[in-house]
Amino acid sequence: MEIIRPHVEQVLSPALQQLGITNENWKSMIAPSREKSMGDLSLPCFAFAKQLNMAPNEIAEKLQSLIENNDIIDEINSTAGYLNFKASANWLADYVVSGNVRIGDALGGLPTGAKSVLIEHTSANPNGPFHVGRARNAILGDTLVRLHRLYGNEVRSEYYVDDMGKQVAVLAWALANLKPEQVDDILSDRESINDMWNNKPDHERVRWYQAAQVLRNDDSVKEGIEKAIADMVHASENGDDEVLAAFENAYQPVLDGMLETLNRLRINFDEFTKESLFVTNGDVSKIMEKLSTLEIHGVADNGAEYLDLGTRGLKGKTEFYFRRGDGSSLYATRDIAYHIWKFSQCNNLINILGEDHKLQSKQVSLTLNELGYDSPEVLFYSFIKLPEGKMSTRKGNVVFMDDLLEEAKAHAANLVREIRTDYSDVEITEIAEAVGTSAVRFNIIKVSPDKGFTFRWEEALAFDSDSAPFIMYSHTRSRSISNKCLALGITFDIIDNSKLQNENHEIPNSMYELLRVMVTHNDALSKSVEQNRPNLFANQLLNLANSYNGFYRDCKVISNGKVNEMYLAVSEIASKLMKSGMIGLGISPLEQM
RNA sequence: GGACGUAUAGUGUAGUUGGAUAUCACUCUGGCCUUCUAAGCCGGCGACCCGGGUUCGAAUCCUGGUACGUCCGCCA
Repeated sequence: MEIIRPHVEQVLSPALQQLGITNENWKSMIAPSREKSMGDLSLPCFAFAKQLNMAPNEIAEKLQSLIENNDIIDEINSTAGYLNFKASANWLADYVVSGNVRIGDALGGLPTGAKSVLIEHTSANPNGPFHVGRARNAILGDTLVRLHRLYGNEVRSEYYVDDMGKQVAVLAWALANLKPEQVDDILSDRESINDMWNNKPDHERVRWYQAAQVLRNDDSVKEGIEKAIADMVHASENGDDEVLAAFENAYQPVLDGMLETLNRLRINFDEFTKESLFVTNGDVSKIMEKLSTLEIHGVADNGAEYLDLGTRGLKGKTEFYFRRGDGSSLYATRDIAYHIWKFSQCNNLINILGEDHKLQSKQVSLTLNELGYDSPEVLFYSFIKLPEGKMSTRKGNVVFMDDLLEEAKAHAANLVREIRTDYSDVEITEIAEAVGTSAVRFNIIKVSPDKGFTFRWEEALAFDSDSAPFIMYSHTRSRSISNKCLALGITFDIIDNSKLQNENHEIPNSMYELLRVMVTHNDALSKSVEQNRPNLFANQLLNLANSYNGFYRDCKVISNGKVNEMYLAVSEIASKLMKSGMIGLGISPLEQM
């Protein structure tokens, strides 16, 4: 509870001086109380023991006796060597109803003049539909975009389109050379496409890609295909307009299909940047020339060039190749050009990458440093696997995001139909879509990114206490109260705040607990944003919803047809916090469910 | 073989960067709907991978194991 820190320091400072503690290291020792029942902030007194030649609990007791309670901190206790400070419930209530808790705006509408950041995420090869593994990137990335906006940062989200690599070349080759019957024939032993996605281009065209991959492993034809593909890749790297246009015609519909899926998850981009841009505009060759002049530069027998990053902290294989023997660039080289361009747009860069990119990212980062640039911040995530093992498009054991979203929606619809018999089909569909997509997002966000997890249908479709619907449900309760009060002619806006303040209210314990969560809301947000860990804020929102439920149980806003204005004020502000927080996580705040 | 990451109740997870009786949820179990949506609330059971070290104090830091994941292409 950072808001009371200055007040704690103020009363603590003279007391510590009296004991003979003069330097101010103690300020950094004040931390949120681990035992929430004991206090909001605590000072562990163990470190003073030696200097003062006293037992920690004696020191805590002594300090306690030297400090008087005040209006803000109305409880100071000492136990087990800790000095605990508790904020006054009345002060917290005043603080909250006076509108001091920053609500924030996850849509970025509140200009705060804070940092501006460019977040690159997803950037998946446009060769097939999203499966839930690939989607972890998009969901983490978009959530980070939203949270930064909620926090007040100016954010630009980018998708880096890989429009010139081998994967796109394979797709383009297949579309130009294979007839539908051939593709069906080659893939005859596979599960056929889900009828629902028959006309969705990412699902359609990925079959051409898969068929080509099969042929590339077929000894009787592979030589000619490899040659044709290599020629296309080579031409694209030399900026051949015709080939690049053919590539674009091949992948753009696929990309559109993929974006349709993301759009359903409320994931959007401000800008798409094509990899080929940095080849055709000459940036890549300029960078390669510059890298050639560096001290750590080296040349292989066939003329390929690399940097030896061993002296820059890279372990294992230290050569980082940036130019092939034939003079062309590599993916990483182009990525360096892209990063330099990104730095020209924005000072703070964040990348969302799978853990398989760790080495590559390190190489790019060290090379950027070599050229005088900063390193981007990177959020790495582990892969999602299936109970049967790794997800692999090749083996056919994938769960497509499109299928997951349909299942989630259907599951939600069944649930709504069961418990809300008075809802219309239109309402049910709307609610089911919101609940399904929100639940899918939240299940991925709530887990720490560096933890690999196993996708299980029953977990993905569990809509109880640890899920988005739980949060959404608390929010609809608050909306329902609001609407009932409106019907009685009382709204939050017309309540006279000054009437609520400076009074000694009866504050039930569950309301006090809710207030405590509310005033730490922005502590959690700032930590989540500064450390690029969306799961921390997901947890905060669960706590907020949970404590709102306790408040809802004990504090009847409307009782015998009369509105308790204090309760209404707290409920409304909590409601706004839940709503903005949900938008920050990409969860749909509903009015009813 | 080397580099990096992960390891917490039966299951899934949190842990504010070294502090108190380790969080939450599922499962199991006992209770709560004639007043604001029971997708909810209240109670019970149950865990820090193994060994050493640093420290007043270690789930957290160091070190050695073990298990799992990822990488170690002039691929992307």
